[in-house]
Amino acid sequence: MYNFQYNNKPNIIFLMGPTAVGKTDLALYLCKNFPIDLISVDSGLIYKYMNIGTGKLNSLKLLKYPHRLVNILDPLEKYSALQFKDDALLEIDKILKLGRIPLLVGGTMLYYKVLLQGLSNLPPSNLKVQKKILYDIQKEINLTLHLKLQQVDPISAKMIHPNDHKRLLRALEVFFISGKRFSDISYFIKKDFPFSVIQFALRPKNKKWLYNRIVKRFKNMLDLGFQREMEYLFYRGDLNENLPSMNCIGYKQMWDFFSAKINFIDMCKHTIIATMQLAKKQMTWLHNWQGIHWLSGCEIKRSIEKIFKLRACD
RNA sequence: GCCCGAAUAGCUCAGUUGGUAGAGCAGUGGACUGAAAAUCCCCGUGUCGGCGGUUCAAUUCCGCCUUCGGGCA
Repeated sequence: MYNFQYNNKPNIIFLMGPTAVGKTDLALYLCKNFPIDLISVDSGLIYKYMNIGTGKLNSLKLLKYPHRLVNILDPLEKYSALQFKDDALLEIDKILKLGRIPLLVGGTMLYYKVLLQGLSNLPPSNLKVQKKILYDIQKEINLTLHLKLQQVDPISAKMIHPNDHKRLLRALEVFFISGKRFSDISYFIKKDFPFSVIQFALRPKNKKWLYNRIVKRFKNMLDLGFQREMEYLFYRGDLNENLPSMNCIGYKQMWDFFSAKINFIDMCKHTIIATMQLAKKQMTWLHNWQGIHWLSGCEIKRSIEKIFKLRACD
């Protein structure tokens, strides 16, 4: 019925925006009213057993219209931008084959970027190599990650701040695994993206408005039993505070609370602050993003309605 | 009532052997290639509690007052 072709490329829709702006509610509305399937673009929602703190269970409606790429990993496991790209492309393909339109919704901006621009042919990260690099550097006095990178890849060393250990380590890792310099092979492969993308960003009214929503949402998480959820994760025994899953906002602060590092009030305060900081970082990404439509929820609804009507007439 | 201690950035506190001060957190802006809800960078004038005294110079030393701790009655 709906012919959603454009430039011979199938259409997909992005729904971006800062955390707590109301992306999920809007996505669920769209899913209900249009032939749309949802793909989550969220590094927190991939984890099983993390339902309340990630906002997965904020509305039970989410169970009725499930997102794809939700609950695919145990909190013990690690995910990556590359895995997301591969998984998302697979899911997009499946949805298109069903004759429906994929709508990617979430706030993990790197995932959108990697999906659109691709990744250079860099070796995947390897914990053993990282450990070896750190060990070798510790052995020598006065040798730092930054100095080491200067020796093997001066261009990258210039571009990465000396304090940014993660990126320095990554660049060194790339060199020691592939023998090639990060600076030589780390350009985005801007190959033809096989889809025609309509990018919406849900605009927050203002900062105060977003803050109030964040506070309200966190209170709601506590009412839904976030503490009990964390109790299970904390006492499982095999998880630890360094895992990416346990560094998710809310879970990190809850972990500190369960370890008696902070009290309950501080845990709440820290979580709300961290959420505001996340929203700010997401806004920074979005301000520099190309081809985005900054709209209110109503405007996005109307735009999508219009698109579907047009396509139906074709 | 008496004794002791504290009072410095929005918060927690350093510090100045007397020359008007700086960290962490918060806040602001930014970066971002396989951990991204991660990681990292930039941005610091504040009656140094109030009023006096000593001094060329007091946030610093002295006195009084105010507030908050703690102790003794």
